[in-house]
Amino acid sequence: MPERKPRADALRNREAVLAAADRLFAECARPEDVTMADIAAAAGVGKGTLFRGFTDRTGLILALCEARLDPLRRAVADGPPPLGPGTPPVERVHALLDALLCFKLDHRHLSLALEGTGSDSPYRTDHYDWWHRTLRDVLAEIPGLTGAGFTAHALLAAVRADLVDHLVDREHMTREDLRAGLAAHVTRVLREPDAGP
Amino acid sequence: MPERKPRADALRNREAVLAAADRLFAECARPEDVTMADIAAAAGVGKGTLFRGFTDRTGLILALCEARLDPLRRAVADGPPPLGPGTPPVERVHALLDALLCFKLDHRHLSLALEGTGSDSPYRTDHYDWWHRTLRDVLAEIPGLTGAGFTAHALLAAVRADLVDHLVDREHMTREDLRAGLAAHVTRVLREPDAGP
DNA sequence: GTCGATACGGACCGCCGGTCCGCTTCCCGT
DNA sequence: ACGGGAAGCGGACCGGCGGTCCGTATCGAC
Repeated sequence: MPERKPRADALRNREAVLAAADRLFAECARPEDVTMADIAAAAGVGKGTLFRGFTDRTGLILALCEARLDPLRRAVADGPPPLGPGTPPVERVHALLDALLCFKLDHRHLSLALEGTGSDSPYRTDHYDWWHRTLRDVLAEIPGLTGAGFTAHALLAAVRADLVDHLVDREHMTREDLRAGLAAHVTRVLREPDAGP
Repeated sequence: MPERKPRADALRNREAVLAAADRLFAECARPEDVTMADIAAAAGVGKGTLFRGFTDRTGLILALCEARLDPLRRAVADGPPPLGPGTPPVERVHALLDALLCFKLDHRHLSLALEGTGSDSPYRTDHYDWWHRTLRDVLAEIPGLTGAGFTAHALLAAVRADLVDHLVDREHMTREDLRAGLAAHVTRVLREPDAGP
């Protein structure tokens, strides 16, 4: 009763679809002009198979992101410093946001597709929830910093995919420009208030 | 030849459409299930009139936002302090972001529709450009603050409509919670570094 | 090899943004 | 006051998309 193992061809198809979707999103400028039919064709399967395996368009994109993001999540959850637990909180916040920014740079098309699903708010995903909780908990360990919940949202907003995309494409910022800018921003946010002596 | 004045009925219809769209967006939870046909019907005009007057869906939403936002923009461009010019920069940054947040709270449905047009990035609008330039220029006047451009983006990201919507709807934050949280965040970002004595 | 369960695939559907063109309404010159 | 041409109107129409459905092909346990 726990679960029935899926058929071999179903598994093969699932992988083919994910690979095809990844490729197509990477090739096209705008995620929304990759249609479901395109993905099915590129994967060599029928449209029915897509929807059987992933429910709907959002589900497919979600599954794809989840798959690509998994290594990073693991590294954060129980990897070595500076990403993993056991790192001093200020340093870890820097590491988390830098890693997230780099992920969005390396998978711009994917992140853009995820956040731009249109119908669903990007805030109503497990994915966002996980990052928010993680970041909030680390922020809460920093003495003197109040409002960890809101601060976590505000910091995560600074690395949203469409903003990153805009900065790279329109304002021609390089990867290092962005990382430096974000690091400076994070530093300002976390800076300790001048306490009395 | 500069421009021919539009016909009276065209003007009437334009207003009717804007009013109808505003109402419909306010009523429906999700902006994307207000269709163009709905708006046309509610305004008592044909679909053709919609597209003749506003080019496409994005254009209609843009025009609507522009109209509602105009008073605030004027107040910022040449109104009295604390929004208008001549205000000390740190105070003005606070005022700008607070005003923008309040606008998004008061016109959630509209802002949501604007940013969630789906196809077009919210960053590729005159509207965003104007806010970014304005905020950046004020930030640039603050001594010791580097990277005004990026900081402006990061601060604006903290008041994005879908985030605000999420905080209100899902995390049940009140208007004052939000304003206080944002104010604290802005304070942290603008806080002067510990300079020598 | 057999047979039930599982998955496949593409024709099909409803809906939506956007176009088109015959008809109506306005408004300016006389 | 009025006539004519330009500006505007509206809704039938189109192409394409996400999503469904079910007859058929495939898998794999025995």
